[in-house]
Amino acid sequence: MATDTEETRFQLQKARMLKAAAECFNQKGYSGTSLRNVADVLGLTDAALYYYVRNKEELVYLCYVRAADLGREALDKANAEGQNGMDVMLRYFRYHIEMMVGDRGPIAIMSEIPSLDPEHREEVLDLSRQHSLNFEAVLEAGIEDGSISGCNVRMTGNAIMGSINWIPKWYHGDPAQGRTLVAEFPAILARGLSAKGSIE
Amino acid sequence: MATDTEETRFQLQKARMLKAAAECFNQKGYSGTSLRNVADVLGLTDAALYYYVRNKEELVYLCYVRAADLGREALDKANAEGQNGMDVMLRYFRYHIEMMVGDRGPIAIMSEIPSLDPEHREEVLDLSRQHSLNFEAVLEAGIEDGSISGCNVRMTGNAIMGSINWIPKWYHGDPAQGRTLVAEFPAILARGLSAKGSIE
DNA sequence: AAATTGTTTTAATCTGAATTAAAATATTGC
DNA sequence: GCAATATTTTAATTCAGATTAAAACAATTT
Repeated sequence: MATDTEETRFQLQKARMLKAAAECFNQKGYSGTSLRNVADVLGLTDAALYYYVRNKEELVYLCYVRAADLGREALDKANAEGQNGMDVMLRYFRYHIEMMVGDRGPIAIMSEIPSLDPEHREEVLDLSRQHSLNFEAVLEAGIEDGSISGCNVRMTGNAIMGSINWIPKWYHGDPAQGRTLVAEFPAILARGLSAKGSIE
Repeated sequence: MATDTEETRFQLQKARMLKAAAECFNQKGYSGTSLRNVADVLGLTDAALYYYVRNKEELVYLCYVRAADLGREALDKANAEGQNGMDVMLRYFRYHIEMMVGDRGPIAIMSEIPSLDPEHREEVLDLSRQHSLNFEAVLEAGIEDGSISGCNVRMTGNAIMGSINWIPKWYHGDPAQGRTLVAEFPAILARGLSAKGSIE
């Protein structure tokens, strides 16, 4: 029966699988990643993955849900802790990037949303849209409270989310680069959005 | 024999095919796009595509080379016409985005570079790296000539290229959005990089 | 208008990775 | 240690979409 430890075991393995899959998809591309590849990372056989997931589509879907969850988690934490719009924004950048670089990463790039089953596709798109809206709300709040200078929040949000979402394309785990990323990227993204208007 | 008109006809069809393929790949994803899909857009049969291309891998490869070419073209034009670093940068943004939005677009997102054959993969990666380096050079020149404020050019370049490369993810041909994109995105990307330090 | 070359289709084949079923092994509860 | 359940493997099977070969059709040349 499903006792606590068994559930934990199952869920731990499943979580490991999703991390391995995200890593494979980011590094080898979607079509370049076979279930065999993912299984190899885990020291399993491809068939074993079907114990955790109905099919490859569901594996991708779960990777994307996980990516959305981690992004939301970062934004929620920032919202809970931040003092004003700019502060929330900077914290969100840091938390999200720290996740990508840290041991909870990598986070899957959502390249293949269109290949998902219709229901899954809609759900992931909704999560994605909602995250964008939530981020835009931070921008608006910052403009409102005077910490962020006026801007087209939709376009600014698109620009910033693009920068963040593209990170896994060029960051592949190099620790030194990871430190630079965490240290400098948030300020780069926020640059020009300070209400003060000064650069330094 | 290959007369002028025949070469033109062949090359025109091939160019149409690459545009159609880029559109399909961006909208349906790589694995979600069959050669049949691309052929349908052109009013052809899937088998007909093999007259223009050796296989699907080569089709993707050519889409990516085309994407790199259009990016390079935009940057070259900006370099030729711009008065200083900031001016070149802004022109590059405008030219590149105009291409994505205009009738030469869409430009394929390079999501599946890892799935390419080794030689093709290396070539596309080189083109991509070179474009990044060329853009970083513009940033450096701008810092040098005093039009762009000091920054980590590598990270700033990564951030900006990410924003640009992500555009096809959310822009799908809506004309009104396209106008906003061309009108506002360049300034958003450049925001905070002006050496003056003022926002307005 | 015949012949040559260029382009597309029809109709198969091929292929490799996804998927499945059943058996084997490991783990846990008693 | 034994029974029950959880997990993984082995060994097929399946299947969609890529690919190919030959024939049909179109355009162009002379």
